[in-house]
Amino acid sequence: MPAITDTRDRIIATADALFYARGYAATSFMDIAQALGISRGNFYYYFKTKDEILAAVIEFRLARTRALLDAWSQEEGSPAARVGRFIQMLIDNQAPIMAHGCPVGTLCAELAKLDHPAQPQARALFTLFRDWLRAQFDALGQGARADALALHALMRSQGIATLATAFRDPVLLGQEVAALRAWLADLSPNP
Amino acid sequence: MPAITDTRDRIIATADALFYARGYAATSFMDIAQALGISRGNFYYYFKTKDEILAAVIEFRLARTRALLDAWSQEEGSPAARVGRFIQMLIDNQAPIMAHGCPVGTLCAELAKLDHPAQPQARALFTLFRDWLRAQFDALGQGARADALALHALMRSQGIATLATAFRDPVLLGQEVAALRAWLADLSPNP
DNA sequence: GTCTATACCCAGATAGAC
DNA sequence: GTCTATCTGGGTATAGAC
Repeated sequence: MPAITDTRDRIIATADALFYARGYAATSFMDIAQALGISRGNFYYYFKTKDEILAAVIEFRLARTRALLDAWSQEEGSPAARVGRFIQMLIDNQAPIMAHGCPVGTLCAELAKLDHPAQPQARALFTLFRDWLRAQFDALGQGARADALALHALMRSQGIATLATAFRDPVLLGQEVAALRAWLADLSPNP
Repeated sequence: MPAITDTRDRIIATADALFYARGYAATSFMDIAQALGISRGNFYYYFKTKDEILAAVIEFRLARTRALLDAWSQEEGSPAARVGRFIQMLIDNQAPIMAHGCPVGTLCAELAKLDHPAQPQARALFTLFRDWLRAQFDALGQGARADALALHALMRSQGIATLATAFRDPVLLGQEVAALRAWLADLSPNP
């Protein structure tokens, strides 16, 4: 288990941002090296192949997502408010979403087309959200339906992100976020 | 205006299939040439650059989509049945969707990340569906809401395709298609 | 119209000096 | 640890024979 150096972390953070903005295949070592100010040859000291960088970036995103979901769980008192935070993410990140889509959905789509072996790891990002959402719907008393509702919320977040990217339209995004909030409110009436 | 030769059509059809299955950037001239049984150099006679092939493929898809929507309009007697045909498309194409996603959504997402000049042309594919769906909801008496409902149906088709690809789960797909049909039925009660 | 040959570039990856 | 130099392969694109 090699020590985590500062340079290694910076490579991962830079690759994370570039993989999101430009895609995995379209991002070259030179792009990462230039953005970082180090030489191309250097990061073969930290990663033997490009796939290893991808694996590290997905691990990084998994850890960040777990921390995000934990924070939402702590900061929001009710399950409905927690799902609300999930929905709010579409508003908070609307500029990057309109420019580059959802980081999870677009990565899974790209890896599917590349028939890439890291597909299960990327899918695990979705599973984190799915399980967390299912726990919220379960707490809302939805029992057996909880997983289907979690997938439904996840599905709509993906549809919204895809259309928002294609049409570059914040009105469309806001409209569909409102509809998603209405769907949530219908599920958990607030008397 | 050059004549449309048989070879040109075959290049477009092959590129169309490969761009869908593997993505635009990941598909090389050699891939297309090999799948087609012609030499690499040959199709520079028909297309000067790779971007020209992409433009021709999008034109091809636009024409095919118009023909598809016209057929649905003729074959189905009611607006609700026509929207039903749109939804049914997710079932009919579930195998390719689980493998490669929606051809329109994934192309728009890829071109967005590449910051590619053909983005408006790709978006026009979505607009064909959007306008056709809006006409159906208009005929259903939804008036001012027709466009928002069209976008909602489009949004859900995209979310379903993205999650079906990520999870490779036909059950999930069937579940969400049923929910989409229920949404449509609630809009247009059939007494 | 179709082919082969090739120019040219940039990618991922390696070797070895410092 | 970081660098420069370099190898090798594949990509787009061109030239020119047939």
